[in-house]
Amino acid sequence: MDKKSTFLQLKEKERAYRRDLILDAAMRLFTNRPFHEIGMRDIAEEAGISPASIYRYFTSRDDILAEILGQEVQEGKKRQQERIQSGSADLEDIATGIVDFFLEKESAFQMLGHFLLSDEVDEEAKEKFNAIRDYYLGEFDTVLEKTGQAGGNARLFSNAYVASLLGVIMSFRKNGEMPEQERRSQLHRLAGLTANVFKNGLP
Amino acid sequence: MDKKSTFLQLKEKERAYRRDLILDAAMRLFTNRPFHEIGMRDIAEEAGISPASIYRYFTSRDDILAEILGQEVQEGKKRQQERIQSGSADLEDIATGIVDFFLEKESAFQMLGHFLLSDEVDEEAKEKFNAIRDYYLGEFDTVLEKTGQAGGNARLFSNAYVASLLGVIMSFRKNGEMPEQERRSQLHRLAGLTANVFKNGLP
DNA sequence: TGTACATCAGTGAACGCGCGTTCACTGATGTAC
DNA sequence: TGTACATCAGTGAACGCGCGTTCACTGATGTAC
Repeated sequence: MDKKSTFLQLKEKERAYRRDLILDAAMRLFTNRPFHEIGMRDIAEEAGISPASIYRYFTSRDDILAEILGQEVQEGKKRQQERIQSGSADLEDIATGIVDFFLEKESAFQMLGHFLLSDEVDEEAKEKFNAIRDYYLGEFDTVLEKTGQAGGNARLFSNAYVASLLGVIMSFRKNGEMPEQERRSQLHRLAGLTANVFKNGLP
Repeated sequence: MDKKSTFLQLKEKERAYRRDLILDAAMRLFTNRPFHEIGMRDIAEEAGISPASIYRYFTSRDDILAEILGQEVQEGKKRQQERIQSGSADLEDIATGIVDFFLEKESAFQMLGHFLLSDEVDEEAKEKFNAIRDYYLGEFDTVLEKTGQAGGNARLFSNAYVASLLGVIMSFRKNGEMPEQERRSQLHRLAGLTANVFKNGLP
């Protein structure tokens, strides 16, 4: 009995490990190339397996995307907490952090857009995404409450704040022929203004 | 000479008219069905011509999308001006107007997302889109200046404001299983809060 | 008034490609008795 | 210790479909002389 379940546990661990290998491979690709360019065949090749094998571990491409986005959000949240603990819990610092994060993680942002805008995401992946979003917004919420920057209705406020930042990033992430450096600082200015407005603007 | 150029002018007019027929057909489809579902064949059928014919008037699908989005933006701006002239030039009223507009024009919003997020838009259409965006932001800018709600740097302020609203709409336009009506009022609350924050938040 | 030629709208059919996903199968490992 | 059977990872190849776009062509209309 005991032995049997240990065996099974080991099996499951191995399985989970292989699953992670696939995710790692996908992650590697997505950090280097734009979202639309990466297909199942690419991921399979990078992971050293056949495309068909991927479907032993994931139900669809969207499933993988949701999983990766989840990991990225985890990573982003971790950085945010570190920054806050090192003293910059100001709305403006948070804004800068989010902007820099998404400038670095181009395809994470594209995935976000994919899940928020596309009609064609399968139900299961959509639910995964919603869970991630609710989780993040919830966390953000408590951060704002702790630092007392949210006035009365914290949830509404933090939702609006995060959404606003996403909008700013979406709108000005790519902006004509502006050089890389300038675009970044323009984004910082815009996000900073937004942060300031949210900081001072509660009635 | 005179006669000749009149003939030519007539030709051009007819050509422009046919072009508009195609756009109208596309518009009809896009107001009823989601963006991704409409292909060139659908547009052709709705316009009563063959797919190949479309390419006598437009260089690509993106080209059509940009054109339609341009018309929609025109329409939106018109409504905005009417509202302002009838007395509601407040940031909050403007926000409500924009939210309602995009709730009604689902695929206009999706096109916006398409142009802002996709890597695969052809250069010509992208430029068209940029022109539309700059035009709209410029107009919005002067509105805010006139009503004096923008504080010092109007352009930055209005850019951030519009982007924030887009972010709010993008993030909460679809939200789980919430019923239509409730989602709308949630969006209104969020947009209203954002507007208020921008109204009061200038340092 | 008639003939040769240019222009251009319009088209059916096919091209071309991408790409997510599934099928039918092999081979290895563990289990039962 | 050996044999029959179950389980499951892994796979090459194909399925299936969508869909933007182009090709080679027809037919109508206008122009030149």
